[in-house]
Amino acid sequence: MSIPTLKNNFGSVTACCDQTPASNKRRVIRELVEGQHCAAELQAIVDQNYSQIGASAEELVHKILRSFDQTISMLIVDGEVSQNWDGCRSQDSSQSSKVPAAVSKDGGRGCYKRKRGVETWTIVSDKMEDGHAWRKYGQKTILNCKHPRSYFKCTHKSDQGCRAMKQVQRTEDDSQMYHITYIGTHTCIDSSPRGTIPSSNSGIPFEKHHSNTFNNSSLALKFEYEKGMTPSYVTGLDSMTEWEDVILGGFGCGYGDSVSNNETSCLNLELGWLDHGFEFDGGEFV
DNA sequence: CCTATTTGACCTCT
DNA sequence: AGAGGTCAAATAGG
Repeated sequence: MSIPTLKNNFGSVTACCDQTPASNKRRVIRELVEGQHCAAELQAIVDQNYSQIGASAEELVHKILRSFDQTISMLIVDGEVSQNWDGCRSQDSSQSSKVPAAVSKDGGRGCYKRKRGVETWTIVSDKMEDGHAWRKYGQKTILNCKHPRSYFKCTHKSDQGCRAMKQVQRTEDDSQMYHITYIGTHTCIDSSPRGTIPSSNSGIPFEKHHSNTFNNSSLALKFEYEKGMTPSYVTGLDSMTEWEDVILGGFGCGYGDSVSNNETSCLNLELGWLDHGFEFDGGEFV
């Protein structure tokens, strides 16, 4: 049985047999997260100097990030995760996004058609602002959720036809964190460049992806924590070490449990599920 | 007056 | 049938 080794441009990680499974697991995750973090920073640099660096470098960075995506997703998807996010009834956002397809007979409130294949991604942030101008068009109470979900469209939908939308919902633990789901990309003039979080959120880029890559929405969310968030961006954590502590801080928190630290409870809740996808017993990934 | 937000009704989907 | 997403009239604020 071979020892699994993960390699990327930032070095390699070997799951050594002389260490405990949990320790190996932590090291692999740590390396993956750090590598992804570095790649994200690199993408920020490329984005800022796009005119000088050019498309080839950008493409290369995307390939690196994609590689992290695939590696992590392979590890996660094999796990068995069945919980839903925060106990809420959840669904694939890319499938639930609807756009008016026709006008109903009574002249107005539309027939809606599910929008498929639209680029969606979810972040968790302590602020709703993202540098774009949004117009709220609805709010809805969601079953089993304490907080309502708000619906926003780009302000420039009418004048520029920008179809970007977002949904914002507070996390369940009463913290000041928000789940923000972006649906579609901005085509309006004041949109931010190529998928980077605007300056108000530190400008650290995050990877967009299709949520329907996953069958399980909670799994997608969890994965998005892994792939998209950098420590400072997620909860104001100061260092990669703290971020890892959040990610790896044990699995004592069961589904629906709360932990004492409100700021990280949702993260612990979600990221603890990673353990299902990593099994080093016998020296191989499950 | 114009623009943004609120909110109940309407619609699709599961 | 129920849940979630969207519309648009009513309302609020500048």
